[in-house]
Amino acid sequence: MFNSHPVVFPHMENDCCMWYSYVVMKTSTDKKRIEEIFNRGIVVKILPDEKSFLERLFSGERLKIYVGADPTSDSLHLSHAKNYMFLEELRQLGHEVIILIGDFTARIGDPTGRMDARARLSDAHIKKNVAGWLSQIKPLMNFNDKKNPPKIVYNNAWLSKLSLGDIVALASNFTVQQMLERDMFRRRFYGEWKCTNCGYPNMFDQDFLDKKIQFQNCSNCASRTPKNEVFLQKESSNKKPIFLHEFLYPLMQGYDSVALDVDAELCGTDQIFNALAGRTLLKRLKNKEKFVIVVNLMENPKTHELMSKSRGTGVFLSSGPTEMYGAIMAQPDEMIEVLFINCTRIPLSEKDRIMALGPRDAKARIAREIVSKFYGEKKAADTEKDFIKTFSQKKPDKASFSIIHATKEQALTDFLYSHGLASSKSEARRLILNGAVEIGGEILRDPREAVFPQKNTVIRVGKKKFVRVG
RNA sequence: GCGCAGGUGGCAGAGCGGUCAAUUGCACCUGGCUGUAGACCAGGCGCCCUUUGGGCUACGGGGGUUCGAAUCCCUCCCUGCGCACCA
Repeated sequence: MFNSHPVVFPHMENDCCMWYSYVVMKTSTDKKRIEEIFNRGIVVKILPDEKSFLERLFSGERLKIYVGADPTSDSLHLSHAKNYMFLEELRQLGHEVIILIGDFTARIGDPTGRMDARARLSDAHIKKNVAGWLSQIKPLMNFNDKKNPPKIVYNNAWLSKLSLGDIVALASNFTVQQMLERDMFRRRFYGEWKCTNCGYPNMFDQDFLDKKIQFQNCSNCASRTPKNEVFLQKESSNKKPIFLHEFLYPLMQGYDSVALDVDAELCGTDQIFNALAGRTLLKRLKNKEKFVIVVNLMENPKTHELMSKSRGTGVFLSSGPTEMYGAIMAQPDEMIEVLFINCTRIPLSEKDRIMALGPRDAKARIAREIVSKFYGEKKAADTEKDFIKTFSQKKPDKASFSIIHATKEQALTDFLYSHGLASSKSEARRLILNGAVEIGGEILRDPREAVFPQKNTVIRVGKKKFVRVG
């Protein structure tokens, strides 16, 4: 049927290789600087091997390096930011860096880290997200460097042009078995078994599935569970669908590398599989070695949780300074070191000194550093002062609150709802009954109470929301 | 194509004709204690209202039976497993 020879698509040469370096740029081979960048703890490993990558770096050759991300939400958070910060450092060394926006791949959905297929996004939605992203990336990279600006590209430009024939040819470079090697696919394909001791959901060992061994070891508590107990659990109910288009995702992301004709890709540990698919394709289609620079995910070292919107643990780049500072202060203590390494460029030599300040103050130091990256040092210092006044001394400074306008007398629930201080009137009611609403220093507990706060009255809703009547 | 098992709130997972806006766990929100951290304690967690009460919308979609359906029937869609098919 289909032959399995790798195919080079003819249109690729014209459409996708437009990033020539017209100016021969000098790249820095400053050993100290390069070591500082790569030894900070951000980079986990470099594939296929670190040594040959460093050789290329030190050779003074200008490398083309990219990082890709799908615009699946309207706001980036710190774990994205740290990738762009790292990319900026490579750019400053003189390398050609590319920010890839996965506007095409966002429509498909990356199966990484998901037990369920992700919902697809509409074009309009994606467009909106992209716009937000670009403004959030701006403070992190120097787009004004005329000699070596970071480039922004969209993978819709080439992925949307692939024909079914092209896709089939691309797919012929991989086997289903290779795809099934991914954790998430394995979990969904074989299902998971829950440890009878600790309840941790485990993958099945291949040896177990092949019936070579009669027991499973829990990867969490290491207790050994015999076969019959593993299969006592509902056999099929925990198997989840794997949709065909999810297999296509690594191909598409891989093809990005081909289209961009890059020397290296920067990616998180969760993206290694996809990045390696790109390495395979680049090797087969263009006989080119692509390096994969794997960077840390900013996960909680204790719980291994990632920053998450739904858990309210994210620090979003769309936030204003006050909100951003607060979000960092609300991070679990275990995250302090992670934040220090990834999101600040305070020299490593100062780490111990800062950690010795104690969790709260170390976090504050880092929060100020990060906020100043986005809003400048002065704003960050002001934000810190406000924070201390508002939360440590519990004497909020009116001037820093956002302003709402009270125009008429309203029932308290209606007031909160209409000014966006509660997402519904029921929500408003709950907050009031919980004693979370304070107007002018007085906690109001009657949802029906009519209010018409005067100018300059401070209104607090919950611990974090403060507004002032203007 | 056939057979079997399923589709319930952000997730997991009960319920199997009225007492179900739906047990429970996780997540989340609020209050207390704190450092806007964690742990712990208490309360909450669809929407709306004239709120010890009332209304509306919801258990994959549509239709039906019934005074009454998440629960029964029909039909469509979707998922898993098995069988068949494997040119």
